[in-house]
Amino acid sequence: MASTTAESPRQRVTSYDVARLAGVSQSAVSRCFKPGASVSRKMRARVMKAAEQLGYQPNAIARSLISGRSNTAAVVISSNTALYFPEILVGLNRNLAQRGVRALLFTLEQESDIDRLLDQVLQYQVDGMIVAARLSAPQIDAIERRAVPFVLYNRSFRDRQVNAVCCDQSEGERWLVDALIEAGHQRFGIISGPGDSSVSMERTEGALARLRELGAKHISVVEGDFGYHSGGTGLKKLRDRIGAHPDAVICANDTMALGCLDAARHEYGLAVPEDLSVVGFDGVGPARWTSYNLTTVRQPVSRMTEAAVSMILERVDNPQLQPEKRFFSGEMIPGNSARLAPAAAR
Amino acid sequence: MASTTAESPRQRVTSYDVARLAGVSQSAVSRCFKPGASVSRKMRARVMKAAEQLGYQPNAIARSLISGRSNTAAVVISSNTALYFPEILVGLNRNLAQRGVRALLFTLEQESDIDRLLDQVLQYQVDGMIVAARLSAPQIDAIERRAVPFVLYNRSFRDRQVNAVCCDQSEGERWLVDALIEAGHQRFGIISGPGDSSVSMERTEGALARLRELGAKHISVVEGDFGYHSGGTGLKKLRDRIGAHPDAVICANDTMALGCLDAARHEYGLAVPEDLSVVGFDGVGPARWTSYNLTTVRQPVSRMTEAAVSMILERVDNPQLQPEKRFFSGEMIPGNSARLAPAAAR
DNA sequence: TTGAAAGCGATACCAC
DNA sequence: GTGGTATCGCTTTCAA
Repeated sequence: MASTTAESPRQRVTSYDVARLAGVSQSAVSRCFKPGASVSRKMRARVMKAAEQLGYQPNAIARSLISGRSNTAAVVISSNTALYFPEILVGLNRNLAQRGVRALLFTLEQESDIDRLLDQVLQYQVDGMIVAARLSAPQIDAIERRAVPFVLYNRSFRDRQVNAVCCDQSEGERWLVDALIEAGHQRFGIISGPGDSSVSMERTEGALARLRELGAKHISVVEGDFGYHSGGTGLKKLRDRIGAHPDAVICANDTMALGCLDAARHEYGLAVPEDLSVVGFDGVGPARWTSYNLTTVRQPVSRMTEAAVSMILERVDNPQLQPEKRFFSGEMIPGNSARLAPAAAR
Repeated sequence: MASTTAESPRQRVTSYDVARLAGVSQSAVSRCFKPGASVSRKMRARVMKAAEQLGYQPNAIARSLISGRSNTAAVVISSNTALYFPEILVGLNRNLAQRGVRALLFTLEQESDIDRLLDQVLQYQVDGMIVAARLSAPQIDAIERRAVPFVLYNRSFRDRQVNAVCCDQSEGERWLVDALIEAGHQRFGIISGPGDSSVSMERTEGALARLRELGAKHISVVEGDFGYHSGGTGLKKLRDRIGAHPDAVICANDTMALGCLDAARHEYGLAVPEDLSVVGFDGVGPARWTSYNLTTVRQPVSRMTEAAVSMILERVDNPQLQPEKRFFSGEMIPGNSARLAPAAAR
């Protein structure tokens, strides 16, 4: 194993090494590795041969320093989201990679942890950031001052022009509520997500607003944490509060809805959807599994991640572009975890 | 919105700007941002004030170039793993972040896609790499030549000294097989993962070896893709091949096991575990959900990710360290998706 | 088309 | 403790 050190007396192979071996200037080597440069066939061949021989790869760090572009983008996302809906992270990274940009990953234990992170993100000179966490106005100011393009994923900012890609949460909740009301449900329970999650807030508020609009009288809201277990404990809290089980439970995400559904069936012996309707939001994989077949609204993740990446990269090339907000409608998926009026299956 | 450009005539604030404003040398500014440097209180105060005023943050790219450390590590992982077992990615990133290192994310559509990626990874001058994909011997050579510390996650390399953190797949499969045999199962089905996954191979081989060792006569193996649906189609293939349903199905991961379980119950009307036993591997979240309660072997993810990160960072500081392989035992989780002899519940 | 030389923005080493 | 200066490895004018 000592051979590895013996084999390579020089740790890093630079363009100077290649130039020396090929008998050309260092600038020539640089040009050979630049896509649209003007180099003679002969020169290119010699350089490439030398490079191969030495195992030369251009140093991306040095390139970034001079060119002012790092070809990296920060992806800031809560651990919860990464765990319960990994499709987003995978989708963002896939789209970035396809366009030659690497993702620098920042996960947050709490959505509010972003305060400490922002400085770090900017130190790394990322070309752009995709942020799936709640930013405050001063934080947005800070980013804009540094002139780093950013796009918010699934959160927007009222009274402020920022780039954002969102699933229309209110619309989705409206569909769900409409369908539930139409089917005659009366006592509603809502299990929200953690208090510092804006996605949870939008969904919960959206559902509440529509319920009130349609004249629902009995509504209880309890707080969950987006995790499976909090679906079950949420249902318990609702039963305790109401003194009976609600007719329908609206959960701020699918994972909680599945926990709620399991608790209803296996813990309380309720028939779903006959005794109790359960709906979620997201369209995660398990929601479609045969044991659940959850009624939910699916986020169009691949279109949304594609949009987020496009928006960010457009703005790297052209910082003058106006901020843009893109809203995507979800897709109502009428599973059989909720009693719905036939017409509601849109 | 035009105000943002007007506010910041100079895009980047450098240490020279801070030095000028504070009336000190540029080196002084640099020192103030270096943890253990010797700076007078007075100087530090002045510099920090100026830095704050200008919104200065040291440029990590420039720092990396001179210091030879980028404070980034590459995490190479298949999309499948990221989707079906996000705990690994989240765990790795959490541990890296705690120690001041950022993860540069590389996801692979196919485990074998790594060929094209390796050069890219190295260009970014990562301090180390954590690789959850199968590497070939020449690829390992290439990395070692570049003197970048790396650690394999859940794969090892026979006949070769490399750093690796592994869950002992064979041991886990042995536990499962022992328990199934002891409970009297006779006809076995195995649903493997994709052909290019080494994790799948180790698990499948491990189970097969033990089954043969214990004299099992009837064993069929079909290939899946680690996804939920391939659990169901795998079961179908097994039934077709055997002409009846097997007594027990051993799946190369939990997600397929859950698909298999659902198909058995809801598609074929089989009682699980009375008619059919199903076991998986990993210990993903849904395996513990009430609807499933899967018999499986849990990977100790948090210990493993912690180990992987420690190993890599130790070797960044001290490249001379000998390669090390760390095997972690899984934890047998006797759910009720399989009939097991009472004693087998270890 | 090619080569020489000037940076990019830090750190590190050296005198003082 | 502080300031000057070389340096990291590349891209990018600018002449030739």
